[in-house]
Amino acid sequence: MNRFIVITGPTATGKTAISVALAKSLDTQIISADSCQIYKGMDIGTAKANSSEMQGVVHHFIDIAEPDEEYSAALFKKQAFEVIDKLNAAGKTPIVAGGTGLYVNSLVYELDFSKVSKDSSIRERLEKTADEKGTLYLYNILKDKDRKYAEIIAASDRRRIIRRLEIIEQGGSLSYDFRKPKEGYGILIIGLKMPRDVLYKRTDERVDTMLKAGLENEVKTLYNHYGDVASLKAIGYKEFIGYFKEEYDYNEAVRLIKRNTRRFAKRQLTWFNRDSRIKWFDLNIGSSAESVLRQITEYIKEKGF
RNA sequence: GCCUCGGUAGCUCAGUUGGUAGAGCAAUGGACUGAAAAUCCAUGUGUCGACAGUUCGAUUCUGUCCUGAGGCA
Repeated sequence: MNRFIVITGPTATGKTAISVALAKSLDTQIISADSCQIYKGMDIGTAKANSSEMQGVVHHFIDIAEPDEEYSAALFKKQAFEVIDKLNAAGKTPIVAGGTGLYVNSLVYELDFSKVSKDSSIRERLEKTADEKGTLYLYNILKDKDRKYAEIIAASDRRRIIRRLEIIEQGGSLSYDFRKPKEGYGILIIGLKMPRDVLYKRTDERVDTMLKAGLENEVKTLYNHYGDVASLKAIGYKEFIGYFKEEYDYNEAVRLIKRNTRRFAKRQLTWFNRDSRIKWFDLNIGSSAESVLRQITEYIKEKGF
């Protein structure tokens, strides 16, 4: 039986606690779908569960890469299905828990990520061209070569323009259908939600907790060791790095972290709202985590998982 | 009690020589295929403190009141 359960939703809704409790009651393991928690040393800023919070439940895809290592959604997809298949073979239904939309979608939709992987030399060359001649110049080239995709994205979306040209130059295949549900697996997707004002209050409080726990030091240590690497563009990290570079003061760094966390949560909601398969559970002020957990457990049973 | 300066978007403020208003920040909606906590697109949300007067028309002028800050007593 090929199947898995997904627990997702915006940041700070309590995915960690609920997924751990669920994993215990189902006697299974957790597959983290979080693009930042894969990095070693990025603990406080990513709200990574510590060993006592994990309660002995095995977590995959946490601390699997160094901050200067390259990782990708495509890699995640491949490795995650290996773990899912292994657990399924052992009669267990894994729980995928995390809020990185693309990582989650790589498991619940048929995303093929193209056959063509990253090519640094092509990408660097295109970056240079973009710097010199502008993003629009590259966009016009893309329009020539792949009009359909060019119309999907914005003329200023530098990153997507470059990636698409990188694929085209390598003769890669192109797909436009992003919304084909994953086949061959029974999938139950559970979303955790709360009213916007409550959510924002929680994200603010969580940032304060992170600061008290020593976020600044964590970022400093990582930045001193790795410098300007992609992983440190994560929220909570890039803002402190700006402060270290004296682009603004400490209070501004904190303000930016809180603001960017809110915006991130909003983007996550936009992303997940699109998937009508998601069964949403509301964590209001009135409803305790325990009662929501009970509802989720019931729902899972009802669906035969 | 008197004097001065304020009260306009969630916040800080600009402005309308009388024709119902706009910046920054915050916020909101959306996109998303090998960097995704990334990257990008779109959007002004308002009893202009209240009431009355003048006026074809008042957020703008006048009066009264409410309210905030400062000053004089």
